[in-house]
Amino acid sequence: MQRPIPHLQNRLLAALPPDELARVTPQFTKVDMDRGRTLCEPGDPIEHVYFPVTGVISIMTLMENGAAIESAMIGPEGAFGLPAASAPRISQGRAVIQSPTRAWRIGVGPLHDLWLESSTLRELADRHGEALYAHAAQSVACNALHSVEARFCRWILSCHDRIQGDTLALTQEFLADMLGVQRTTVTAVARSLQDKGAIRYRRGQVDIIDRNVLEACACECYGVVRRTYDRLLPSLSEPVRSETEVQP
Amino acid sequence: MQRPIPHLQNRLLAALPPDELARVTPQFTKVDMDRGRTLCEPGDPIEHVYFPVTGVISIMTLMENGAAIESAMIGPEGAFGLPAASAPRISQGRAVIQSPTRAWRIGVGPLHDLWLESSTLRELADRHGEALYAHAAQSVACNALHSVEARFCRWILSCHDRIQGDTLALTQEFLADMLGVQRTTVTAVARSLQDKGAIRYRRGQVDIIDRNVLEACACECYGVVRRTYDRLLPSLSEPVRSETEVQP
DNA sequence: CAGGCTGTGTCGAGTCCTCGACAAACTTTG
DNA sequence: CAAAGTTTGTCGAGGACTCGACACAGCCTG
Repeated sequence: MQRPIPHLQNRLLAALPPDELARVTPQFTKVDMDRGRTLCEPGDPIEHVYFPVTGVISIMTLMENGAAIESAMIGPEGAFGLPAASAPRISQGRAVIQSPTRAWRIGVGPLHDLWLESSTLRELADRHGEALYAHAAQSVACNALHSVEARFCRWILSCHDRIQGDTLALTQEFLADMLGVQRTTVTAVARSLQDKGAIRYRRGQVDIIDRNVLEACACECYGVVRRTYDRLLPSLSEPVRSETEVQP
Repeated sequence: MQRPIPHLQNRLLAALPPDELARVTPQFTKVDMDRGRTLCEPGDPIEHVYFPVTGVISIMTLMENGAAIESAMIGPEGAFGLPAASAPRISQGRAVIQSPTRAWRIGVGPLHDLWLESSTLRELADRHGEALYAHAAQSVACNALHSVEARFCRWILSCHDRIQGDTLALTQEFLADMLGVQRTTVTAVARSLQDKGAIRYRRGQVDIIDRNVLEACACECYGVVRRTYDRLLPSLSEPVRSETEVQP
């Protein structure tokens, strides 16, 4: 599987008709956000929608005992908070910047105005929700059935698809949280993958050396989710297609 | 936590304005479906939407190796296939009747007509999607972090909420699939819970004896998901409330 | 450059669950 | 009623991951 060309646009925004996009452009603010920044805690009302152009926002599910685990990943293919465009919404999980992120931000109010007028936006929001759901459903199965090594690779690949460059700045501790496992397990897996030549890592940093090896070690979930996104969401400079057109 | 009063209505349909409901009532067919029946395979276009009044439809995520695991559960609080009301959709997973189900069925065509006219239906579909997503996100974490016993209890309770009576007709083999674990593990857990007085089981049947014990052994995920449904979806004979009104 | 902090390496005991195999109990069918 | 099929019980070896503890290495700061 080939890595998509690095994008400097957001795939959803790029799919809007130019005149509709132009109308809300003044309402957008370009924001750069550092790793670790929290956009939203569970229960917070969603006030802004973020359309990343590079980077990754992780949605974490929190447990009573303080454990956290990633349930969704949002990058340039999507947006955070989009369901709030149609009606006020409360965030289910915690949204944190996982990889330094540059994004277009807009208040839910102005976006709602566009939502009322733009059937394209409504359709995109719909499809985006569907893709996120499919991602979560796959993760449900993945977490129950697949090894930590396979999930580690899947995660690294998903992340790689959404950023520029081949370096992820993150600690093993952080990764352990994302995957919902012990840090010592991550250490063991990371070493094994380094020995295989898939990655190289040092303090707080992971370099992707060989995607092929990673894909071989990852579970099918990576590809399944990736194809679902491609099916439901427009690529850059590609029109939105009806679901029924793309059947085999 | 108290079990909801057994319903003989579907919570979504009950929330529609009577005149809108009346308009599509002729398009509905009442169907009774036996356990094990498959409504949809992954990749199938969704042609009908089902609004259960009793029973449970399970959405299974399938893996390449044939393993299957439940990623969502749909009962009288929701509907299967609702996203297809707005635009043609392909089923992501396999939908099977998990507990004998009586439901109202409608073609996606007629439902789409109502969807165009009814802002209530659009709002309900939106909220239902949100609730399903929250359910899946919680399950992602649950499957990674919680013991089989806790998940077993959570599953039984969720199921109990959606049916009439205190008896679930299912084999341990089936349950093992739902939870994504080995059958022998289910046997061990079932015995342990029977010893605790929570359930009693015989061949192909589980009786719920003491919900309190089950709730004590279940993880927090049961309550979290249940409260999310209650927040997002109308109870019977209760109007749809805005998200912002219900904040603590 | 010393000290403190954060991140990584390692170890070992222990637990939970897998995986295969087979026996025993129940149900259905001819 | 006997035979066949399905469901549950049991066992044991083995693997994956947890959990706590501690040493060590790299990095930042004063």
